Amino acid sequence: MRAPSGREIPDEIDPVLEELVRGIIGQVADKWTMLLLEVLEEHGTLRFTEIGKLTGGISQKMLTQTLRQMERDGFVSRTVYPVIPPKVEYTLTELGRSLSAAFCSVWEWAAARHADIAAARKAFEERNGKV
Amino acid sequence: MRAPSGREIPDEIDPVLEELVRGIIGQVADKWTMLLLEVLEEHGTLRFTEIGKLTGGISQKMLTQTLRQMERDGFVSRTVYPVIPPKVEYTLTELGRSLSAAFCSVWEWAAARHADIAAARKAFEERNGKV
DNA sequence: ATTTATACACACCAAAAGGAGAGTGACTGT
DNA sequence: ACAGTCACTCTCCTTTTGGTGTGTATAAAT
Repeated sequence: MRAPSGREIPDEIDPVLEELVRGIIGQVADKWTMLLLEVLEEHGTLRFTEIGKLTGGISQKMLTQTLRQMERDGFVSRTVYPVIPPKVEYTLTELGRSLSAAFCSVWEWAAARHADIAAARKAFEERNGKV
Repeated sequence: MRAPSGREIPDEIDPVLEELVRGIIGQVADKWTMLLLEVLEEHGTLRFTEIGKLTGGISQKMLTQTLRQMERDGFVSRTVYPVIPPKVEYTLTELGRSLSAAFCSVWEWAAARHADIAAARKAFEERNGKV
């Protein structure tokens, strides 16, 4: 046990856990995963093509792939209705919703600070040569 | 038309802002950016090669590239000492630290829920074909 | 009989990401 | 004289990513 130093940031983290967490974040941080998370959070239950339309710009391939991955990781549940033409519904699980909530702070940060970033970029361009 | 679900999620967001925020998140969500953010947060001020060692597994190319991008966006400050051999120090700016803080909730989420993900994966593998 | 709709799978291909390794410039220690 | 240091840059080369386009099953609608 270490002396508690006010904030809890252990400097001796289990490397296995760390690796795992990193892997998870790596996927979760993915562009499409984030977007799907967002649309599913907003609209609740959706069908395959509905998600595609709402997301905008995603190819069928990426949609399938991302949904599969999210299903595998327990973020969405997939319900197949044995009808013709096929009907499949996707919803966020509790785990998925909790993830979405965790990401919320990042979204808020981005919304609050994007002006600072824009300013920094401009300053950077001026400092260093542009064009 | 959605039923208001308690939380405030505006469904009519400025699309320009949204695009911007998405771009930002896209970069920020990058693997290396997150790792560098972490090591810099933990160790304060560091030199180029120190960051490389602490990060582990990053190539010089990616290290340079990521640091440049972070500098451009105002997350890190880069101080060059005109000595030989060269000495360059990197530190998180306030903006960088605030980003790191925002990401903290995601890390915590991952740490808290990684077991659920592992379980979901196992269940998925059993449901669907494995190997 | 042909078209339409749905949720994919599969194959092909172009582009981008990213790793490995060598090179650089200038000084310092041996 | 010569190797070593540091923070890169540059060039190759492999891997990954992701878009497009096509195929499929089946029943209802035209």
